Amino acid sequence: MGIAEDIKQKKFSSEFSKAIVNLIYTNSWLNQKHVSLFKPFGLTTPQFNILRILRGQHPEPSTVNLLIDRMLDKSSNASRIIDKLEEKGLVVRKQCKDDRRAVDVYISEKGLALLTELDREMDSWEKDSKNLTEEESNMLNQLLDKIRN
Amino acid sequence: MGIAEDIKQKKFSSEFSKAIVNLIYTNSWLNQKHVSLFKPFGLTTPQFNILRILRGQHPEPSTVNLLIDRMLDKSSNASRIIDKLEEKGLVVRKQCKDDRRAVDVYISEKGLALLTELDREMDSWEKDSKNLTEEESNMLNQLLDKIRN
DNA sequence: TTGAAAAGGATGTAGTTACATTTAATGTAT
DNA sequence: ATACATTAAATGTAACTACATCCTTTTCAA
Repeated sequence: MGIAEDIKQKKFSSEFSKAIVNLIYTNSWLNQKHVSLFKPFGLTTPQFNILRILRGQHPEPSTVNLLIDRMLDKSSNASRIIDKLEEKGLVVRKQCKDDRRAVDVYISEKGLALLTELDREMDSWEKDSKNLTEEESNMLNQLLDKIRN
Repeated sequence: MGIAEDIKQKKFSSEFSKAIVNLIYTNSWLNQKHVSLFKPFGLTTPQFNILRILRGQHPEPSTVNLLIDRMLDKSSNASRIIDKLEEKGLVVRKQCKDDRRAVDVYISEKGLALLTELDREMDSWEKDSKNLTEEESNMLNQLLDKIRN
């Protein structure tokens, strides 16, 4: 079923504007999947993304600014997401040695273990719902990159 | 610049999982554009989407359920978005004749006029940032449809 | 017909996001 | 050194989202 049937809109002014709507709709569809994937683990999507960035840097710390810079969804408030992760013991904050304004954020062992579990979930989800071939995925990546210029 | 440079992540486990990240990132990028497009008109993105659905039905009304069904972002609360639009005089609520539980929502003249203005903005934005050919857009639509199955 | 279940919306409320402001540390020009 | 601007992060607050619950109307079976 294509986007036109999904949202019951027959006409679009162009394929491009249809693609814009399709992008928003597909993202929302995907987000719902992710929310229900993370919920049993007590994580929100932004929390998960911060954890993944931290793991990418591990064992080096990340400053809050670095996290903001790399967050997929720039709109959320990094400090408060880190608060939540810290409450759960998934990350640790330390004052940065070189610049005492900055805060070094580290992922904890517990955080790493949680991500390992989530990797399994994500992998099995992706395996189940991977409807695109590598080639198609590659094409999609190129088109999305092109949209952003 | 591709997604890998944008979010400074060198490795992805597959082209598909890279595409998933790319989709989220591109959607966020797009959303920021839309927010700043709508803001001068005092509209949020969900409000704009509801207005567009109402125009699609015009001069027929839409019930709240129909709006929920067609909203791109299912997560937001239709009743309250309609509250906001009503406060601004962009829509009108009437009790549905056939079923007094249901509410018929109509877009007002003022709402239609606002959308006309916004059409111009959207068109000029799309013209400026339309980096995809019709063919590429069509390909993108197919790939997005395929992701959702 | 009447009483339970279901449907359409509205509303309460906890948690989040958006954005401005604040606090503290650093950089920089005099 | 001193003052002023800038930067990093935290925080206050209003608005919004997510989700459960409620209220009213309709449906439908007994």
